[in-house]
Amino acid sequence: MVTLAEVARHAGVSASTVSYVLSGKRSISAGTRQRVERSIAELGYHPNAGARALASSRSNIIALMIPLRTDMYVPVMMEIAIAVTTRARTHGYDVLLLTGEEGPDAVRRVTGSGLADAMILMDVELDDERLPLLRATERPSVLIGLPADTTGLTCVDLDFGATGALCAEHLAMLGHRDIAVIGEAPAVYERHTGFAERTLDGVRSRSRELGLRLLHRPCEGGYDAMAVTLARIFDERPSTTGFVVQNESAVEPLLALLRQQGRAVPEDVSVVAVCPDQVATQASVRLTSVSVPAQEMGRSAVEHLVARLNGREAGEVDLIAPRLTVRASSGPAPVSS
Amino acid sequence: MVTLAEVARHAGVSASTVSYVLSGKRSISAGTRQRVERSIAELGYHPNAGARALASSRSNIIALMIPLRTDMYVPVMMEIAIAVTTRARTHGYDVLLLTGEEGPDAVRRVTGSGLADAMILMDVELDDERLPLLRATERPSVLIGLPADTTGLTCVDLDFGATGALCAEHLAMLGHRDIAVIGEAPAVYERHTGFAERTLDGVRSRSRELGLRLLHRPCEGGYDAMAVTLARIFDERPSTTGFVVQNESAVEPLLALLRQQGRAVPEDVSVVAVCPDQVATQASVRLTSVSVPAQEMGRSAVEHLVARLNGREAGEVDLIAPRLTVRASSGPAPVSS
DNA sequence: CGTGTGCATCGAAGCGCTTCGACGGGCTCT
DNA sequence: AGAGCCCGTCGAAGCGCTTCGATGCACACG
Repeated sequence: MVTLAEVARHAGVSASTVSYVLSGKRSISAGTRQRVERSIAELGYHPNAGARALASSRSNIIALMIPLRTDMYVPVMMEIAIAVTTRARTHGYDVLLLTGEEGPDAVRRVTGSGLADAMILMDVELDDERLPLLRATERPSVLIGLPADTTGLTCVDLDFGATGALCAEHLAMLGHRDIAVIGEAPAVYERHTGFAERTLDGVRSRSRELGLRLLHRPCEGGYDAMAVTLARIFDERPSTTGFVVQNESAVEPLLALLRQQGRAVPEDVSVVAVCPDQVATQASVRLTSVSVPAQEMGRSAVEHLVARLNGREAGEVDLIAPRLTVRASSGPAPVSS
Repeated sequence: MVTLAEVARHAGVSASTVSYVLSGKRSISAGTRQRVERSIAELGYHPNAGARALASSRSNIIALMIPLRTDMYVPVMMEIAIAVTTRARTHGYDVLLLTGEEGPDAVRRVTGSGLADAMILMDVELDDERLPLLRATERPSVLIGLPADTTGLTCVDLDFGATGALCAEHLAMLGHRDIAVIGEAPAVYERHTGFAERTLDGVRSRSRELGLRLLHRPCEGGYDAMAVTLARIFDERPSTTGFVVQNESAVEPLLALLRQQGRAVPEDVSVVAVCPDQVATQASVRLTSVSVPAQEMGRSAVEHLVARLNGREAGEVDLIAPRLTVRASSGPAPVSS
């Protein structure tokens, strides 16, 4: 491995000069800079990450904690992870991937060892046990998601409350009076991952204002679970004509079942999904949807973090306004017979 | 931050003794060990990652390079990434996430800077430009995927050739004579990501042996692309009754279209998919499938890597045997009229 | 009883970098 | 012309750890 010292010797300058060329923290004459840069290129020098981290107490690494489960929201997670990684690179940071498995210990380990300068946490629960640690540490962090108490924390998330409201409005505007929310799996509610509840609250309160009647059913993904759920909904309220679906893996089963029961989408029943655009456009019916802006969330999280690392800005909550795209799965409510 | 020296002072021993307690590289008396361990716990000591990396020239980090695209095989990628991360942790390694974006430069940067001790590459093309770099460096690496020339490389992958053969056999056994492969998007073939071609070759050669007639059509995901592809298939060979689908995002559209055309699955048409079990069981028809063993691949890659890092084992190719699970989407070929 | 052996521990030398203070030489200003 | 300044560069200290000899000690052996 080529070292700084070798580059310095090759360029005929001292080690510190090379370091300053690299960091730009002191002015260097144009001539010297060029000589050093040429030496770096010729020798194929790469600064040693460990030495740099030790000397500067900055690792230039951001830790990203993703949920361990692969049962939910996979495309969203993946998109966020990729967006975080590419955006972090533009600021000179690399991304360390952590799974939720280690839980709070991972936070301790990473902050304690200086492995990462900062962290981004996904899949935040309302009363997440990692939060006290984050508040206690010096290291900046950003949550993707919204816990119950956000004091002292920076959070980025889709405004799921407004999302729910938007879905309700859209269906109301089309003349639907009886709607149903097909939610995430019961486990998601039990874990109190806030987004599902916030969506529901949004739908609920707007529905009340608009005079819609609302049913809510959590639902595991898959065909069988969806069949049961759907049967219960139509059983309880046969007049239901509008659906809001938050669970990605329930979308296709829902469409298939409706088709099978002879209910046409969007002529008889309208469906609004909360999912990434990609999912909405690849479904068997192009879905009217509120997109989950995964990339934007990832990028925004990195920007907040980098700002904090550079000494700017305090904790705040950054809720992204939802946008609804009308596609082929929603239309005017059928004229009641 | 607590340092080794502080722990040493607290425990009344020298720094090197603490280090040896931590690493176990020299024998330490039981009493001393306990005293040191108590001090570590009391002070909440975490070894500094940078210092450790510098002194030992080992970062205990494995780099994982994932494809930048989120257009293909997302659940598989995600599952692999998670499996790699959790498995790596059991060996004391963390995982650094890299996207393909930087290309070969990422390999140079990471190996050159000592940021990672080893790397795992996904989405390997037949003639990948990163391969020469991997062969040239001292650092161990494992490919998930199979390039054209594997000399000097360690590779882990599903045996896609055997997978294709297995699909053909299954359909043949059920009495189908005319089958079609609905492949990945044309772009995947153009990039020469080997797996798609290997699957096709497998289906093709086994079909020939078994006397099946075969059509192959690449297909973008989504409903529209699938509609066009399917129309062309039935146009060219109306007697087609068996499908092998490799493109996840084509599965639901295919099922929806078949339904819409009044072709029942599995009574009229059989479908065999190559996808993770989770996708197969959550589809609107439970799919007969060859599972892509994402977790196993991830775990296996880590094991190979750790073995190499510990000085064992040279390069080799580890192809995982495919397993076909019969579910509800395949059945006896219809009696020809 | 002297010597050899092995165990438990210590001290010190780095690992490759950043950063601070110092220094010399050209300016500008008066 | 001398004082003061800034610019560009250097040397050295030190970041927190690992690791290699060296050391001291207890024990067994002949």
